[in-house]
Amino acid sequence: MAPKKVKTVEASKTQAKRQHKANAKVATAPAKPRPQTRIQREKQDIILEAALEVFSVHGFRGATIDQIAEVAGMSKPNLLYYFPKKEEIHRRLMSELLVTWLAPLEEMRADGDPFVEIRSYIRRKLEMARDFPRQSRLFANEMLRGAPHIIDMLEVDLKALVDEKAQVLMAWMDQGKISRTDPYHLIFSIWATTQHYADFDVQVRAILGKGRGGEGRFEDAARYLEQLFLHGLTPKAKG
Amino acid sequence: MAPKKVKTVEASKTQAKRQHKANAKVATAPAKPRPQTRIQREKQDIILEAALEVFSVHGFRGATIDQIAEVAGMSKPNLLYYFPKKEEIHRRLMSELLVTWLAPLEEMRADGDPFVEIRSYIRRKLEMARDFPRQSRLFANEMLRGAPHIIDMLEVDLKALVDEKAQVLMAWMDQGKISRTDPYHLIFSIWATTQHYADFDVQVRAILGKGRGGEGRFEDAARYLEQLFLHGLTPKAKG
DNA sequence: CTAACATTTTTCCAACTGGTCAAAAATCTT
DNA sequence: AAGATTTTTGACCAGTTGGAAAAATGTTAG
Repeated sequence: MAPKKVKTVEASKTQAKRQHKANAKVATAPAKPRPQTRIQREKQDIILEAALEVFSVHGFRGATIDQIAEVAGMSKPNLLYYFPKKEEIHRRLMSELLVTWLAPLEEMRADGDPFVEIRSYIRRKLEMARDFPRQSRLFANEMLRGAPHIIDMLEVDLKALVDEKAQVLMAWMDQGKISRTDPYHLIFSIWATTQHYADFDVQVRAILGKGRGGEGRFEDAARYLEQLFLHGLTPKAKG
Repeated sequence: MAPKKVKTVEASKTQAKRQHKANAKVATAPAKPRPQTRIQREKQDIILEAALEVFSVHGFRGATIDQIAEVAGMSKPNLLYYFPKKEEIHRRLMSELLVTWLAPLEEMRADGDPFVEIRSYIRRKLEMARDFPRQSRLFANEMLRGAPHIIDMLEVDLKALVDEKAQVLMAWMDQGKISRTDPYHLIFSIWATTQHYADFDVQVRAILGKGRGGEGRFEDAARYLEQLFLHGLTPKAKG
C-alpha cells in the first residue's frame, strides 16, 4: 500500500526540468524540496569542475559545451540533462566563486595587529592564487568582459565589504599604526599583486625561466610582497 | 615620436588574392612589390581598431568576424578582403601591442636616479592603463589563455629586456640606493598594480562608486602607488 | 519480476561560424 | 569616355554551436 498513489505524472521529462516546473506550480504539496540524489550532486560537481577548466581559459563565449562535456567525460546532451543551459553552469560557477573570493578579506579583523592582519591577508590571497589559479582566471575573465553577470553583486556586496574594511584601515591610520594612505587603493594593490601570479602565470614563468618557475617563486613572491607592503606602510615616526 | 613602422611580410600578404591573380598572369614581371594604397591602409586601421575593441573584451575565440565587421562598419566579406584570416587580424594586433607594451620599461635608464626612474616608470605604465585600456585587456586576455600566440616572444624578447632591467635594479641595490629585494618580483608588482586599473576597471568603478569612478581615481592611484613603492624601497639606513 | 523513475544515448535542428566566389560597383589611368 | 584596376556586395558553403526530442538503458521499490 503506497502512502500516496502516484498521481498522473505530467511530462516525466528530465528531472532538472521537472524540478523547475514542479516547484514552480505545484501548490498542493508543502513546497516539497526535491532531494538531490548523490549521483546528481556528483555529476554536477564533475561538470562544474570541467566547466571551470574551460571557462577559466576561454571565457564564456569562447568556451563550448562540447568541450566542457568532453573534459567532464560525458556526452553533450547528458551534460545538458544536468544543466539545461550553458549560462546556468556559468552562473553557478560565478556565485560559488564570489563567496570563496571574498572570504579572505572578511577575515581581516579590526581588533588584530595591523601589520599581522595585512600580512596574513596578503598571504591568504597569494595562497589562493597558487592553489586556485583557475578560479582567479575565471574571475579575471569576467572582469575583462565588464562583469556582466556579477556587476550587481560587485556594487552591493563587494562594495559593502570593502567599505567596511576601508574603515578598519582608516582607523589604524588614525591611530598612527600604519601610514596614512588611500585604503581603497591599498586593497586594490593587494588584489592586483597577488592575483597576478595566477592570471599572468605564463608571463611569470617565461621570465623567471624553467628553473625559478616552479614552487620557489611563491615563497619569493611572498617575501617580496611582505617587504613591499610593510615597509611601505611603516609610519615614518617609527623609523 | 611614433615608432618606426616596419614593413612586415604580413602586410603584403593582405593583398594575397590580388597578387596571386596578377602574378599568375604576368609571370615575367619581377615580383613587383605593390605599394599599399592610402585606402588600404585606412581600412586596415579601421579594422584593427574594431578588432581591438572586440578581441579585448571577448578574447580570440569569443570574438566573431561579423562582430568586428559590424563595429568597423563594413560587411564581413569586405573585411576578409583586407584580412583573409581572423588569425591574421589578431596577429597584427598582438605584434603591434608587444612593441607598445615593452616601450615604457625600455625607457628606464641605468644612469638616472633610481627613485626618479622607478617613479617615472610607474607613472608611464599607469598612463598606459588609463589611455589604452583595451590594449591592456587584449594583453590580459592573451595571458589568461596561456599566451599561445606570443609565448615565444615572451620567452625571448621580454625575458631579455626584463633580465637587463633586473640587472639595473640590482646594481642600484648594490650601491645602496634602493632596498635589496627581488628585482623580478618588483617589476611584476609594478605591472600588476598599474594594469589592474585597466583590466579590472569595472571592479574599481563598482567599489569607488560613481563619484570617485571618474578621472580623479587615476591621480589617487598614482599618489598611492608612489607612496607604496618609494617608501617600500627606501633603504633603512637612509631613514 | 515489474512499474515508475532516473539516466544516457541517438538523432536531429536552426542559428551561427569562418570563409569562398563571382559579379557588380566604385575608383583610378590614360 | 574607355579601359583597367580596386573595392564592395550578395549568394553561398561546410563545419560548429547550443539545444530539443525521444528512444534506449539503467535503477529501485514493491
